[in-house]
Amino acid sequence: MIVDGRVLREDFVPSEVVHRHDEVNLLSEALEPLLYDERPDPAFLFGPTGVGKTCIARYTLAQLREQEPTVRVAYVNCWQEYTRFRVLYSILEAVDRAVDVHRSTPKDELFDRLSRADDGSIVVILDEVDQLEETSALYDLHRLPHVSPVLIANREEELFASFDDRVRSRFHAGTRVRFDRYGTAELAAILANRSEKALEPGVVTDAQLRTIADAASGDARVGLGILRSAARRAERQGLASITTSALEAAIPDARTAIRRKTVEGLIEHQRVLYDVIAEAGEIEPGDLYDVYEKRVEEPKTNRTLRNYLTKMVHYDLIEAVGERRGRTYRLVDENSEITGQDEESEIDPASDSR
DNA sequence: AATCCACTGGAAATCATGGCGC
DNA sequence: GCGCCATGATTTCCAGTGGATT
Repeated sequence: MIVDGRVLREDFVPSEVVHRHDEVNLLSEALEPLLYDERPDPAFLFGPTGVGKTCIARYTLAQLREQEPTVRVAYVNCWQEYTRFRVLYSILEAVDRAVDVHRSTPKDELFDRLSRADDGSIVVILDEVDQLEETSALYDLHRLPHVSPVLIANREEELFASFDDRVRSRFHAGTRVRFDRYGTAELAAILANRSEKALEPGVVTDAQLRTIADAASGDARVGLGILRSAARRAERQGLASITTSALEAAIPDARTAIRRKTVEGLIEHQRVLYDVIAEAGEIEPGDLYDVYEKRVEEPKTNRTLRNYLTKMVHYDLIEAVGERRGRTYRLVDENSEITGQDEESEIDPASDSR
């Protein structure tokens, strides 16, 4: 049934794009100066999750490299690489200049190396730049004439608010490409395109693709997740095509899968906090600390917990209601992000702690 | 109105880890 | 193998904030 599972992964870069031609054109126009050895302005891609920003950036750069193979591309995800050091390091890694860099390497050595790696342009894709904690890294990149940044973020205002003045003024110019949510029909077309390559013919009907697209409400990542999960379910049951029941089972599954993945990424102490909050529904900080302390062998300090909590707020797992005194913590309400959904998909996070 | 108190989050100190040169 | 030393994680310390209490 599944011919090529990779095509359904969210990080797959298709060989042709569906419904994003305008965006591709805008971005490649912005990067065009690279073909004449000139430096383009920085490019920005803005839009909510699951609208193909990362995908389009990778696709466009792959195209560009076909025309101009000397251009090198470094992809950096700022969720993981959120310090100046790490950003510079992963760029060096991408252009093969990272050998024998170790932690004791002086700070500016990385920058020097990068500035010496000027035998050709480097396009740096900074995904989720709003997660970057040291925006001085952006200033560094701007100082290097052979480096062209492509910045990906959710919202323009929030991104610029996090910049310091130096960076803000440097990046004020630049091409902005905005991505809107996919409509149901558009998303269905994308899913159809992918399933042609990933699945045997006739495995999934157009009507089912529309159902998936509708349930995913414009988020391609969720849509692909549902399709993948449904296909796997059907395959496990030895069926030749996706049935309605397999599809229905896959919908709540995929909707929570992304969250579950982040919950699993938490370390033990963070998960205890998450569970306590989940069980209480809503809890005050003082009580939260008390319950936590009783529940683990070697409790971390209060201050460390506060670091964990801010991190979890950052990950959109929990939310803090109110400021300072009288603040309470609770889980982010899943149904508020996805409009008009049923109550069935609610999970009890306490039950998936192992 | 003054004081208390719970809470937040910045900064500096300390601990743990692991690669490197010798 | 041993000491050195960055880095990252955690802790310690503390100022700031604003609602609650007297």
